[in-house]
Amino acid sequence: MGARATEEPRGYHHGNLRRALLDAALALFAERGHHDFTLRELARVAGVTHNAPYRHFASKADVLAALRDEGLAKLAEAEHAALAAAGPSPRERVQALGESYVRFALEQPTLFRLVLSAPLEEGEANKARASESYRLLERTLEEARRAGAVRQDLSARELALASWAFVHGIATLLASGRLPATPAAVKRTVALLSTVFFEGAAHGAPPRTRA
Amino acid sequence: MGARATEEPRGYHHGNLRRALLDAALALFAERGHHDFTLRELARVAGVTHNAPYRHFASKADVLAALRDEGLAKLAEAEHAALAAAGPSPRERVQALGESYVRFALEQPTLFRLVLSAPLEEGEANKARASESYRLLERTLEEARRAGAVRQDLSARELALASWAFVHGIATLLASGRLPATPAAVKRTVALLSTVFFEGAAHGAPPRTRA
DNA sequence: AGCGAAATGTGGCTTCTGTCCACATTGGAC
DNA sequence: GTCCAATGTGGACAGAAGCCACATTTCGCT
Repeated sequence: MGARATEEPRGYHHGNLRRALLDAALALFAERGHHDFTLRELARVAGVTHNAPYRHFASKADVLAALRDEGLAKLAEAEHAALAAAGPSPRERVQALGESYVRFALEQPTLFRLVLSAPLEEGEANKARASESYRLLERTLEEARRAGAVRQDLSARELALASWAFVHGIATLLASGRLPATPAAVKRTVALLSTVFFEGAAHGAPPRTRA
Repeated sequence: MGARATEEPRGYHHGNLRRALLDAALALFAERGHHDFTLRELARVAGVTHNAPYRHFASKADVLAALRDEGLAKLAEAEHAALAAAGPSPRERVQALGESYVRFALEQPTLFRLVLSAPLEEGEANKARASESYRLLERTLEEARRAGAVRQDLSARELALASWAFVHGIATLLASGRLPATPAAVKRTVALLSTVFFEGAAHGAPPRTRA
């Protein structure tokens, strides 16, 4: 991955400072548990002066925004990958989406909090990406509904909302350390919630041919 | 010397500065959407010098911690009140708990985020209070389970966890502006999720009609 | 009462941060 | 090769956190 940019022999120009700064921020996120880094610290880690970052970001808030966008993109990517790897069963596909969401929250708790627990700004691109991730969920539930895997008296939109709340709830609780996050515990928790959700989501569905 | 809040000024420098500072912080929370206030600002609002707060709080983080504790206490209080006002039906009681949680998130979104979306520190009292609130939920679901209102193949602990995730999910999404928060929309969303959860939680419970 | 001690508030530092400025260096377009 | 926009540098300023010594007010104790 990224080279350790602590004290590299480099010329006047840093190869890709923007990338280095974002990486440094992510590294700090992982190291500490929160995202109140300092711009000057990022610059120090990247080996540039406290002012160089301003050639790539308008302000500190702008760095945060870039990180949010990046996180959102990573999440969407992970979701797509999960769907691609999932089998054809509608339930399995919905579950794959939820699991990738939770996994994201567990692997990068601070980033997850930054991206999805912070209040929405006027973030246009941000909102768009979030909508994209959400639309993926809605589409998947639409498929599940068409396949008769879930109750028909609720719209795909409603089911998507319900599942989102459910998954987001677990993810948030896990990412903030309010639920035990050992692999075994996580697996158990996810399985449990999945059971409850699908029972609730399936009940009322007219008996259908395909599963 | 009661623990009652917002006393009248007693006639010396500043009656109850600690209280005034916390109130100022809460007011700032409500005014802006975030909780990155400045200690000096609180002091200014309270009409004291930038250093007076240090007679009541060890640091800025300490103020945050106090606010978290306060928020947790308020939440627990609201939950108790909701339970007291709820009828005897187990389902109604569980629902009352969930609604009070969501209402808290909606009425004080910033405080809610501060209290329940932030990573847990070494907050001992904090954790204790959180556990208390959680224990209330667990106890209520225990009652529901004993009354046969929910499926028996899941423990009360499991059901509590599932419902917590569910409710926390909606609350977080609402508090961060990711779901429409108009009263009507909220009512609909809560009803929807409640339906899904209880269907899922009730399945396997005492016999009932099947379509 | 009164008087000393503990609380509480003040003003003045020091260090650090975000952001603005003018200037230096560089790589690439011509 | 020359010139320019992109990028990095160094300095400056306001504002904030937190420490210190000092000034007040209130209270405990006799």
